Amino acid sequence: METHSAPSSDRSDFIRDIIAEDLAAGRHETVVTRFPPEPNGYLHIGHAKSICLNFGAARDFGGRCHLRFDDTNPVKEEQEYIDSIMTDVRWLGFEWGEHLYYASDYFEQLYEWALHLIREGKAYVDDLSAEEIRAYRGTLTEPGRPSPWRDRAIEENVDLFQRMRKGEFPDGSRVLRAKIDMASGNINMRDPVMYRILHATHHRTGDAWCIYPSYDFAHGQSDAIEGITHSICTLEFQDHRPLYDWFVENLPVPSRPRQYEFARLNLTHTVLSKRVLLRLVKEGHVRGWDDPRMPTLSGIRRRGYPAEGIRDFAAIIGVARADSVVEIEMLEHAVRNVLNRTTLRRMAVLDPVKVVIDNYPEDADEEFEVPNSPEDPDAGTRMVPFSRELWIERDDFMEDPPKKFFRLAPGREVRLRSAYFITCNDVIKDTDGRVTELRCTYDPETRGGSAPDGRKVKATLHWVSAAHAVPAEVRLYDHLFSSAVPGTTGDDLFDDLSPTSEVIVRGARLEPALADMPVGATVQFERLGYFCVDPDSAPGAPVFNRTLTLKDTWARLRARSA
RNA sequence: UGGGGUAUGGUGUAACUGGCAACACGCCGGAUUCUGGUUCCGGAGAGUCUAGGUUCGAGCCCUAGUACCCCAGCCA
Repeated sequence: METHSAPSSDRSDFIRDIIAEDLAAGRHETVVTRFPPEPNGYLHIGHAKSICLNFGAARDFGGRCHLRFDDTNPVKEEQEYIDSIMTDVRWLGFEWGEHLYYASDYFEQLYEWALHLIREGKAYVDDLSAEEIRAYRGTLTEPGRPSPWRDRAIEENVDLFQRMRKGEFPDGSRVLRAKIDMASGNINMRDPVMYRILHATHHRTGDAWCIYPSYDFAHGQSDAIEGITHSICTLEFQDHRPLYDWFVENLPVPSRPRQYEFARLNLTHTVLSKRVLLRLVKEGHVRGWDDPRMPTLSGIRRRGYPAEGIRDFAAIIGVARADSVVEIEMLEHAVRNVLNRTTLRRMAVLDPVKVVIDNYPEDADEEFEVPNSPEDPDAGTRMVPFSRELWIERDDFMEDPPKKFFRLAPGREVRLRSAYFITCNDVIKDTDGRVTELRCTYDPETRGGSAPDGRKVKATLHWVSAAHAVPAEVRLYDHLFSSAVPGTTGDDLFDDLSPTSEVIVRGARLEPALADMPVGATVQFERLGYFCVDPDSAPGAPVFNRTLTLKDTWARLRARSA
């Protein structure tokens, strides 16, 4: 059974409440939503919230969700973005089937409707420049003034608009405006621009057009054409709703969609502004749009976050109309929750220190059968080689351990996972006092990891046989920004970039089973965290990304007492 | 008196539309554990922005405030 989005369905939200009520009241036979990205950038975790809402709500009520590219601005949009957006939406687990649309498919219809409005005396061609239009628009507290071209004769408007389409006028020389109310308190209603002249090649329509509709003139009508019942968008479009309604009510559109707004996602230690993300990439603070620290879906994917975890996250944060900032721990919890369940366990030593088992035969060698997952017995086992010289984690030894330190120390016995109990007898250091080697003895009776006499140890360590170890590069990732809400500390936002958001470890040692995993595969390095294979891996030279650490009580204790 | 929104533990959401403020994250403690993980118990933490009012009873209703967010692209 597929646990598609477990935490959701039992919980509703105000959008689903509205849909349920509309369906119950018979206002619609079936719900139709849409996810309408502009193909001018990469999708990020904020979009994921919207995708889960639109596709999720439609699915919950047996309706459908369209994928529609809002491609009304040829100077910003590219096919590359269309491809990446489709990849990301599918990766998230949603499918639009045959319902793939482009606002640009409606250009001809939109043009006809513009003419309709002109003939009704509800739209006019304005010769004012962009600056003049701005000046005439007034301010937040002062009403605007009518353009001198506002009362042009209908026939003249028709003629001019047709000639705009034919390309008789240069960019910026004229626009088509809706004739609504220059004194409205809502600035969107002060004769908004419907069409602008743009002699630009569109990624889909090529040079067929040199006038392009604005968002406001395209969106609602596109919804109406597709029979969208619930047009869900973010809060900043609230002020546009009266305009959305005005167009739909003044045009002979085939259906009557309604717009509803919800609060966009904000995440601690993260920035979701397109401008800032672009700067991160352009200025080289990250490896690119798919850098594992980026909140883009491609970055998150490369980081190893599973789509199911993102869907669960969207379900637990809910949907509301109040601005909010979600703690990134919520996301991390959702991701760990999935990874704990789905991931295979392996052993890897990131910061190795040598252990020599003095009483283990010099040239001997053996293998242990180690379970792949404590969460899932069906995951089976794999064989892990063992020998006289091993690597363990430097953090797992302390020469002078404090009270609560349970791991290896002089004279102390611990378990090597699934192998033997070992006791540390001697510590060898270099001239700087740095530990280079631990001389230990093992108890042959404890083969497999438990003592026949029933004695216990307080710690189990992960290890890798030195002779069989696979060297690897491991990239440790952490929050990109140090402060919870970047940019509120006053200084430049980029001063807040965490210097340890990426720490590269070159001398990691892996158990052999980790040698040839496919790119993208995720495993748990026992006691350390979840890691996935980065595309930078080469045969014999794997590169792993740390997706997330495991929760670490010891680290917390240490930090508390520090 | 420009317009439009929003206020519930530290954080994100609930509260059958007037009936003991709940869930999750996080935090603290304990049990279990061959991962200081997982799991399992238990706990602290808000009286719902403020002040009035209606009511047997208000987070939900009324009045007056306060704070914060969005809007002056030929971007979406």
